[in-house]
Amino acid sequence: MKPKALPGFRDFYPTDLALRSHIFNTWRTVAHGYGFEEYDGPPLEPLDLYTTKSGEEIVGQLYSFRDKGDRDVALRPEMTPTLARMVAARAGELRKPIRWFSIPQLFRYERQQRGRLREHFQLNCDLIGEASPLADAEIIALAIDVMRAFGLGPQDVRVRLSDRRVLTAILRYRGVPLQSLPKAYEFMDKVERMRREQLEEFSSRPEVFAPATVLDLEEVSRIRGWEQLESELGRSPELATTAEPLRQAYQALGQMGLAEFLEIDLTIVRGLAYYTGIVFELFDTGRTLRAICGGGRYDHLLRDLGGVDLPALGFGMGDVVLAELLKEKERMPADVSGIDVFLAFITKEDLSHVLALAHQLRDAGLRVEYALSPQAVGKQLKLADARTARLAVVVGPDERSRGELILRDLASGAQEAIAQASAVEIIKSRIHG
RNA sequence: GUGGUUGUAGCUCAAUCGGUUAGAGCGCCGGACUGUGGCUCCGGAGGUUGCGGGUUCGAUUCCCGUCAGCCACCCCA
Repeated sequence: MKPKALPGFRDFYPTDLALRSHIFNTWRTVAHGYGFEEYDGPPLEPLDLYTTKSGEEIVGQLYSFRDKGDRDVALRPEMTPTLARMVAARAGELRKPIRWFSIPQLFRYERQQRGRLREHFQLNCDLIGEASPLADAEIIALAIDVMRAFGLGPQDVRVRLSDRRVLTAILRYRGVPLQSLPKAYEFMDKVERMRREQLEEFSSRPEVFAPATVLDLEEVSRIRGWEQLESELGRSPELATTAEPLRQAYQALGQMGLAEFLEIDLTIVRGLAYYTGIVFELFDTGRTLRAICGGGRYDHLLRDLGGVDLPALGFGMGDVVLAELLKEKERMPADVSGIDVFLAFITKEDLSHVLALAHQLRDAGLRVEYALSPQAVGKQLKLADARTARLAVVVGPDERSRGELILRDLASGAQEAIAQASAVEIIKSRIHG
């Protein structure tokens, strides 16, 4: 049996790593553009960092074990608890608002499927210490601009935007009892993909939502866009007040020119229990993939987790679904592999000159390769071609006796004799010019 | 964790009703081409048909189990 990577874990071959690097580079560039600073924490954490405050789903998916010091530990399944701990430890000295991002590798023991593995990298962006809706707009704009940086527009991806406070107020106004709100959230979250039996199950117990009805919930779930939300909010002045933060964030995003990406959709609830305000998810417009990104405001999490009461919000964006999306939309990075110059030699006596020149060219910042064992020139050029080298240098006894080298442009096939003494300068200018 | 479905070379796929030595293209290596790459032609390596068991004279093919991938649940990135 051939050894294989564990299920849900990935080997990154050079072409795979090229894509991953492209994703990481883009993430970093956009995050830096928003003034975010990068941080990181340990991939292995004390188990109780997750068991005490994270949702039950996450705990059920933990990669956990006991270490040699009898500590219960877990591979991190999410970054937020680590972030909360780090911020809490230095909350006093950190200038607010804190703009931090990280690209952690996260682990969850669950059955893998397309777009969901047991290990993945996730861009985490968090804004801590600012309660204003402008912060919400800022974090959503950042997520959108990551998409734009990959060459994706509103025809490719959309943000589905909601606010838990607004949803709660609407549901309450329609008559959903306080104790039935969790059930109502579940309904909103699942209504889109519910099968008939599940729908009937809700309908068969009208007392759960009474005096509201399942029909009320369905109506609320069908609200799309600001216009429709506005007419729902028009039912009561209090509803309009509750929706003020969402309105301000929505307006700010419009003023940034990102309105085309936005879709108000109250069925975005998000499973994680700690969200307290605006929540959002990024989807591909074709809806063939899982959510590309999800996040929202979690104003009490730092208090509960780290003991420091600061408003906060953020999002996570995984590399797996994103890579699927980039493939689907043909936004893969151009191939940047290959070398600049390949040095070929004719005789063993030429080798020392190749080694010297190779080193000079590498010192000059060029990507250089040569054959590591003597072989026919034809073969050496074949390798040069396979490496997609732009130039080839042929060092032979005849030219050397004249103090020259042959410089060949592999794209055009043109070649010329150049003086050995000025070879580095000439080659440099050919590559850069 | 539950249900369904699919596993043949590095990749994409063939192989008649269960039949004798499991093939092709691409890729890889070599040769034609010992001082010039791409193209072409020729050759080679590479398979325990995912693994284990069963039925059969004979299994890539049928059955069972298992592992892995995919899909739907669950949940999420």
